[in-house]
Amino acid sequence: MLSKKTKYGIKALTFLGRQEGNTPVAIASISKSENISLKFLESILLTLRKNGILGSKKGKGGGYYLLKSPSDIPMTAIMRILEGPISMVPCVSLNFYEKCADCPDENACAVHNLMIKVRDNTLEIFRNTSLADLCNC
Amino acid sequence: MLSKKTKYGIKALTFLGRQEGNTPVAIASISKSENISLKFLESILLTLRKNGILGSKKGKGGGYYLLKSPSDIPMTAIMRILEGPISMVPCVSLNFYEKCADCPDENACAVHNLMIKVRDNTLEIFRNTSLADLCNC
DNA sequence: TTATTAATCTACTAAATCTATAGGGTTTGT
DNA sequence: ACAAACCCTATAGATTTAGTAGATTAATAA
Repeated sequence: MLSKKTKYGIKALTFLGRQEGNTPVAIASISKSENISLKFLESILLTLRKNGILGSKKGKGGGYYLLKSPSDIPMTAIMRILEGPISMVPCVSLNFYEKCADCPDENACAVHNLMIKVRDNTLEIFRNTSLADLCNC
Repeated sequence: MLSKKTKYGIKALTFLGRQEGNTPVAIASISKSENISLKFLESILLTLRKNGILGSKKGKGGGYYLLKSPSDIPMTAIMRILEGPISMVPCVSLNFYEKCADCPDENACAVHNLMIKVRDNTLEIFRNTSLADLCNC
């Protein structure tokens, strides 16, 4: 299941992507529009900034804004930053690989082989979807 | 990410499905072969029994056994029992639906619409995979 | 028949981690 | 001065992943 962090993050990004121009939007503004706890949203936007998705401006008239065009932000990037691995098990993760402690041979592991299929399918969806696609719906 | 509960459960089921005949297999036997904590496995097998996947026999020579042929046990059933919803958000779940508190209109929610796609894809894989498929690999 | 043994079953506990915030203070720009 | 992001800490609650202790049941050996 998606964490609320990820869900809120995506909604916030979608909100930003729908803005006219690229002027900074205050956290409080997003928080209200999308019904997201202000302080929680704060930490979410911070991690998105630290990972190069958002820029921020301090002081009056400040806020957060997208660093790139929505069409240049693939869902894979967003998901990996907010939710972590796209795979359901670490041993099939491309970006967060970890060996299973209990599994002597990955290639003989039924879970492993099944989850590769799931990952490939999910990955294809996220690769072919950008933030721009989310904004138009 | 899959919980260890689910992962261990699938591995245990695969182990049972690979057995000759359908004589009961002791938990300890599965635990050793698959490197799973005995007591944890015990509780996992218990929930699989309570959900009609496994049968058990007490006393000497007892253990767990599959109630149906592996080819008649779809992954959807196993996943729903062990992991819960297949969807990434409750608002797109077929079997565990819940409305989002923060979302006034589901059809206008970008997360919702994206996750429907992911669910459909994952569901198709799980529907077309049975325990028997996992046993042969 | 009785004792032993092997196994599941039940219940309780617990550490560790994760989730989803809340609070308060700091810094920076207008 | 003010408004906004930034940063740090804490925390309640849930979930995960077990561990511990004992009860129950069934087969078997004495």
